[in-house]
Amino acid sequence: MASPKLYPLVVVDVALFSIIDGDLRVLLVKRAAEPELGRWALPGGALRPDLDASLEDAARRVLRSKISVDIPHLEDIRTFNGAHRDPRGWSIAVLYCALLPRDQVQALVRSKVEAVEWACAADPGHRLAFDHALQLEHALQVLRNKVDRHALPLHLMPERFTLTALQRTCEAILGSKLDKAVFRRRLKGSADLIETGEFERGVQRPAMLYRASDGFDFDLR
Amino acid sequence: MASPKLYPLVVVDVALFSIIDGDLRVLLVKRAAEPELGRWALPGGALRPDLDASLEDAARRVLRSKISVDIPHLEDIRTFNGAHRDPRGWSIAVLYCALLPRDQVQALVRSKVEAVEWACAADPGHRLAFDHALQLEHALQVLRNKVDRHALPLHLMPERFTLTALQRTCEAILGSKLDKAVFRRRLKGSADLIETGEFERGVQRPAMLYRASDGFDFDLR
DNA sequence: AGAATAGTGTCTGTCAGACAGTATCGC
DNA sequence: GCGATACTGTCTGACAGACACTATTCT
Repeated sequence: MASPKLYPLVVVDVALFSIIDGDLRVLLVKRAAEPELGRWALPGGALRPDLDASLEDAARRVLRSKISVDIPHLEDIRTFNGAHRDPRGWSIAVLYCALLPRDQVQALVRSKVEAVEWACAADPGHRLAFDHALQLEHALQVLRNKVDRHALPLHLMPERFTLTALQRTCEAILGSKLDKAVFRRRLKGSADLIETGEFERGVQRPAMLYRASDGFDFDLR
Repeated sequence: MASPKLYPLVVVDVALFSIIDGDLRVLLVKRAAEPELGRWALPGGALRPDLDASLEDAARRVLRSKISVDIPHLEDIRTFNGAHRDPRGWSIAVLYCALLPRDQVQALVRSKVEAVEWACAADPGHRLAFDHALQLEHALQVLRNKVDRHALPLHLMPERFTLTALQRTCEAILGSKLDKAVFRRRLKGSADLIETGEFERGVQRPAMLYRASDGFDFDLR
């Protein structure tokens, strides 16, 4: 199909994160074609200049082919490139990080052919194809850095959520416990969080439900 | 030369920073070819898969063609891409940030043909080609964020330097004054700085000369 | 009443910002 | 000695970490 002597192969790979059972998970697909057939990998695909207006569009298209929901957050992480990272020749992989709300994980896998798995992000438990283990590591580090610096991963939350649920999500990303009082103190000043008037239902003591503010987009300052 | 319907044009652009007259400057070249002939731009060039083992190598090659010194720091910033950012068609520009020691600015411009200029980084004073104004803005922001988070821009300094000189460099990057006592207090703990036994010469009161530690590389933590 | 979880008050150490003070050099 | 610059001491306010405390709802 290509002659990667003059032109590099350009692909987008996506690390799609969500929260399942209180863990940060990442979507993996089992490769159905050579090279690296049968190995687990981040979902990815070649850029189609005739179809995609941008690399971000390409990433969206790749995700749509695996998954049947809209992704609220998609962010450029960095490129992995060189003559040898893909056996097909000179290649550039642009890595994107995407977040899927925890309440939209079920019933979204479109493909009946490909095997798909929500693996633990910190330790996927498979040897990944190409340099995808490295890519995953970088995506996770960017995510952790942002949360460390007090960006709120609201794109992982459902429409309405409690502060405790948000704290659990941050803990799942960071891989460590946070102090409740400290966490809530910081949130006091945040313009990203809006109190809905509503409360939880059917729990010991119902907590206030919050939502993301309208312009929210998970950037830093 | 190319048929950018099937394959995107892949270029590297480099924001090369240095310090001149106490200001943060960036190297611009006047384009000698279409498109955007005659307009000022960041130095850049197309990837040559036959010559370059990686995009970083390509960036080094591009810089070597304009400048006759080795660059101590080169870092991937992000990609700019899409069907319309370059009139030649679908393109991917990978932006690199490079730092040149302030004492190596003179006598390094290789090209006799192209016009070259060290423009003020915060306000280059020209309308730049393509999306280079945006690219420069991003490179500068990454640089500022790093210094804000206490990374030391030692690659901009000569072999030996005083703490005051280092403070001036940080101030030039940030575009604002720093408090001397605060700045030095932070440096106390740093493993990146090594006291040489030596002192300045021929100034009112000679200050201690420092150098970068051996493994230093301008990363964060 | 008691369990469980929501939410708050407070003490302490660390660090940034501000600013004044002391030390040491060239002249 | 004097001017200039290197370098340090100290006060204050903001905030993180730790932990105990109060509040409210379900069973």
